Amino acid sequence: MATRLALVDDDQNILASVSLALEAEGYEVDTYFDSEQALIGLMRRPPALAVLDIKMPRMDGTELLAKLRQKSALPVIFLTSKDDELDEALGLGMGADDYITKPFSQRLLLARIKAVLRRSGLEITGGTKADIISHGDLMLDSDRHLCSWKGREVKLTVTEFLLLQALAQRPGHVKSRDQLMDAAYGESVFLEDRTIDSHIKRIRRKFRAHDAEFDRIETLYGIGYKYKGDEAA
Amino acid sequence: MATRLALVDDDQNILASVSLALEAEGYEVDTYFDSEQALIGLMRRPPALAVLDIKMPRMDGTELLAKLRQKSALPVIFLTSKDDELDEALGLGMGADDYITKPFSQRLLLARIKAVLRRSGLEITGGTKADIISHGDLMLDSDRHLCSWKGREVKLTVTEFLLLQALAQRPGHVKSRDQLMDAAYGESVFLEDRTIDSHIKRIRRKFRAHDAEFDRIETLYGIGYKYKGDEAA
DNA sequence: CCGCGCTGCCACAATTCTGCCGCGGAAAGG
DNA sequence: CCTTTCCGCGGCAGAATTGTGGCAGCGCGG
Repeated sequence: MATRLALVDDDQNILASVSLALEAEGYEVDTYFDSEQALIGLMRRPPALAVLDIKMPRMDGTELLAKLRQKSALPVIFLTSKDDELDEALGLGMGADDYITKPFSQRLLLARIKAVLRRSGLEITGGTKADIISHGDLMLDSDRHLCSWKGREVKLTVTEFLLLQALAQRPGHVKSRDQLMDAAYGESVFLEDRTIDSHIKRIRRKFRAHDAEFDRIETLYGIGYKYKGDEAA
Repeated sequence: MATRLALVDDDQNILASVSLALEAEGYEVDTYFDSEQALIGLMRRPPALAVLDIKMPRMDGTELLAKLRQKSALPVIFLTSKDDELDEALGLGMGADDYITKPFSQRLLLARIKAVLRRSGLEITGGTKADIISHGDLMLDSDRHLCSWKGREVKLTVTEFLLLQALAQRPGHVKSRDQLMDAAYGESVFLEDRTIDSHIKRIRRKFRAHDAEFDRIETLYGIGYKYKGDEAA
């Protein structure tokens, strides 16, 4: 499995050329040219490392990093304009793992990426919480995006997977729709509460297709949802 | 129990449209178009969260925040013009909880508001009351909204849960119907006294369904109710 | 350009919750 | 024992909340 990187820059040219170069090196690359989109994407599909441009409209790289750091320890490399020394200190102070000043050679970027990956000890795994949840009949492997019920695979979409993961993380614990929203999309997204219901509907349906008796996702009227584990009190 | 927000901006249009949107979401909204008025209003009628425009005549948002911070830890979200990057760092450095650059989508504002409220709410809940009431056979876990009697789960509705919680908080102590009402609904709600009786009826019924002998909720004629703990009192 | 899977959201039906009433029965108070 | 209050309980209709089928927009790959 190829290591997946993320590239965030508002300049489409850079995005294209760099991602091409990285792909040539055997990496998978997710590209984002909008930092808000990036924030969502990075949460939902955490790569092994992210390369962020510091200067971006709407939300700049430092802010993006700050929001990211609230939930994840994702390794980050900053891209800075060389005339802006301020950025460097700022970036590193905020928890970036390295930075490169524009213009940069792709060779240099590659070297830094490999170095950071090596340092963070991650080769294949991307996510920060590559846990495998396994409660009785349910198994969730967030690393491989695999979900199974009683041994049979249940194909879930990304959103469904994240929601179920959030629920199954703590069997017996109630999660409000807001909390589930956070878990699946990140804090900066606002959706109708009822959208969560829709996803729950789809998750239930998929499980019931394999097991008509499936009833582990319980609704708490006026509160939210919870995943019922096996009789574990 | 509508959450009350405050909105401070010198632009009446923004004030109107945003407050409308927020009210549609079920929030109560206090609006101020003058920061000095706002300061007074925010002190006298503190909302759950305030949204402040940074650029305002007379007293700008940062100054308002500074004065506010002398007396209160009110959560604050700043509105900044996007061409003014300085504001951002400034606002956050001063203790704003988040900020949004104009122009902003109401959806984003909503997301941020909910996120900030959630964060500040968690601190209160997590810090002050780690509520798990456990007296002999009864167990109440408000975090998980879980209630059990002699090990078996008893499903309660939100109202029932709150009432039982209020009663079980101090076994042996009498609670008047008014006190119970406050505990379950907040102080500004008035209902028929007999409504409490109805809920007590339902709670008793649910417990008796599991244990016909259940008699821990005692009626004090003319006074109210009390929860009897184990005779170990 | 077309089809397909994923998503968010809406509308409507189904379910659950809740505040209150009214009918006895029970608990003071004489 | 009688009167007055207060309470338990069964019900109910309206309010709230949730389940579900559908539909339209979007991104992706032919």
